[in-house]
Amino acid sequence: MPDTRSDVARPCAGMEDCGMGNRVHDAWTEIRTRVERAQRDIGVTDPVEAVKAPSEDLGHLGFPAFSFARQLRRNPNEIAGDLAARIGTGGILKSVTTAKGYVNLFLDEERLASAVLEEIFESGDRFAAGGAAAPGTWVIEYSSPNTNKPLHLGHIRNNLLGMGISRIAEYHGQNVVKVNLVNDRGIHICKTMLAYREWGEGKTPESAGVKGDHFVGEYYVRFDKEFRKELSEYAQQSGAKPEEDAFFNGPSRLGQAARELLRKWEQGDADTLSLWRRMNDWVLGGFARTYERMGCRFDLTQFESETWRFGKQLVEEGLAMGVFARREDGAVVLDVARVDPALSGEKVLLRSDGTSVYMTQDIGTAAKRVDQFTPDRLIYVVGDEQNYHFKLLFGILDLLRPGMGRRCHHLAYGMVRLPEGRMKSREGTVVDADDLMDELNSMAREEILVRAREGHAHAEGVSETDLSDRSEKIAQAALKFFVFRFTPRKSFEYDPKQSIDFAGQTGPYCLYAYARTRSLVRKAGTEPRFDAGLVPLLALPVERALVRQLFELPVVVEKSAETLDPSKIAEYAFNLAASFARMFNDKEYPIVTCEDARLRQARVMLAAAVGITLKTALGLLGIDVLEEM
RNA sequence: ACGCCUGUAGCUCAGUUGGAUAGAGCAGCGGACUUCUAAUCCGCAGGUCAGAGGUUCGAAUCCUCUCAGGCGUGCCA
Repeated sequence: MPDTRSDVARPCAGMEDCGMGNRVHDAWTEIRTRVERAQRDIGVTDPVEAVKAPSEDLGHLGFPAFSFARQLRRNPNEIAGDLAARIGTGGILKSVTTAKGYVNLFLDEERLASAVLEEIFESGDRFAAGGAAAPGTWVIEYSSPNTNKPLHLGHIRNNLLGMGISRIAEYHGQNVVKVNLVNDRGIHICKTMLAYREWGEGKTPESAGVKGDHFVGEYYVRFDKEFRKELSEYAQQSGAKPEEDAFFNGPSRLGQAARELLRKWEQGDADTLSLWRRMNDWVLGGFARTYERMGCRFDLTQFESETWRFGKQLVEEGLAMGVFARREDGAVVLDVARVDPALSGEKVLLRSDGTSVYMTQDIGTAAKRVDQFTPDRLIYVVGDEQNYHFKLLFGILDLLRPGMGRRCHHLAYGMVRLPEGRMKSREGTVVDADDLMDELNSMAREEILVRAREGHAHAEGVSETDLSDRSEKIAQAALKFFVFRFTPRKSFEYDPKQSIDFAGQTGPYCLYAYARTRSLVRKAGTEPRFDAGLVPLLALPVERALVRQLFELPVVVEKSAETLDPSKIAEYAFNLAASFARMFNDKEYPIVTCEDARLRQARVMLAAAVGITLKTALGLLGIDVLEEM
């Protein structure tokens, strides 16, 4: 039984955002251009970037000069010295040194702190936005569920990756078009419809008091159960034990009835279409609630019932161009070696009866998206089991329209396992998305209540609305951070116990750090504003290190957007939270309890800036912060 | 059989695309609360970067082979 993309695991920047006038971007631009220019001046053709040095003693940023030695036929130390002199001091650079073939940069920390803090207080959560060197349009397809059962943990990863990358790319300055391609047609849908017709007794989600997608999902499961019963009865009577598919497409009564429904659907039978629309609406209504809860948005929802015929014309054109060939049996095929000489075999693009396949549709939707949005990048968030499909798709697109495939990118991610093994929807070993979020929510709620009983000031006397708000935000933070911690490429095991553990690299940990920054601000009495006169008071090594950490966000956003990897943002958020927690916990470092009024103001200002930055980074992952925990 | 992906501390993961002393968290052990919110923090311990060759100033990172695991190679989606 085939699954769709999402089921198996696929399941513009405005002027105010661009670097113009942004102190943080300007500082980075200054550093980068000076480093690059110095390299070009001595004849380096492929300049390297200055990155964070391993230790503050060596420098704040640095880069090696070894790689230039051969090309320039000079000693690395000598090259480093030359580069250091050419980069020069002044502006944001306090000094430039060399050490063992490396060029090391020390930033003017007071100047940097002024720039970073002023920008944070002026621009708020947009302070690191709009850094894209080449803003363009990105079309991102994600989620792409089936309309026959509710979303599960696999979809959660897809939804979050799509949502996260969309937010990061938008923040970076791309114009993002988020597309959901819903699989709402096909034999699997007909099975569910059949089960409902046979055993649904005219119930509705409203009458049954069940969320629409869960309601319909029950009939998907019911069909499978009845089908298996029929199969085993058949096997007992006939003594033969046919393959499931063979039985479904052969003697099975249920199989015949489901196929009949598909025929009627394709012929436009009024009753069938009416039932189909009704059930799809139930499911989509359920999905909408889950998307809303997770923070997923779409600019365009496409339905396969409307797009499945797309691409036929393009395939015909490809046939005329000689890119494809018609086989003796009438099927139109591609010799896959045309895509990659290392491959061999054929890929069918039109069946011998002229109907389209999955690939045909994807060729069509890609072309439509290009025509409609003229995107610079077309991104597909789909599980890595479809790597081959997308390799072929992009190759085909390049054959049909040169250059088109190169703009495409398959964001392939690994599957989510359970401790018991792979999730199988028919075997009931799935973790339902809604159930999981409910479970996390009640765990968070319980924890808050425990703290209230223990007499914690911030939990005591919490109102019911506040309690449900807090528990939901903590639940979402826990789930999202857990999923985002992993590089998309990797598969991971979802461990329910670990996901609810609030200690360590978790969303709640980050939320807690944010809440503590807000607590300081509340105690200070007023919301801090930038005050240049306070900057010189922030001269301790830990304070300066923290400012440099704030300064890193634009680079992290850039890397994250370029590599389509939100885990870099999660890592950044955690590290920032940890730095702050360390400082906050230091009894030798009073912040709001600092007796010196000016020092107090300066420290609260820094803490507030950390809060804004933490909120910004978490926001890119769709995680909402809490003022109190 | 072939192709792609993965293999780093007891466990879960980072490692800036070839750079400086391989870093976090969890678990373990030992410490810090009449709190700036302890859902926290500090310290200790923990490594043959799967293995073997190779490339070079320099390799967890690149090339080859081997081993182990995952996923693919449909006129399914």
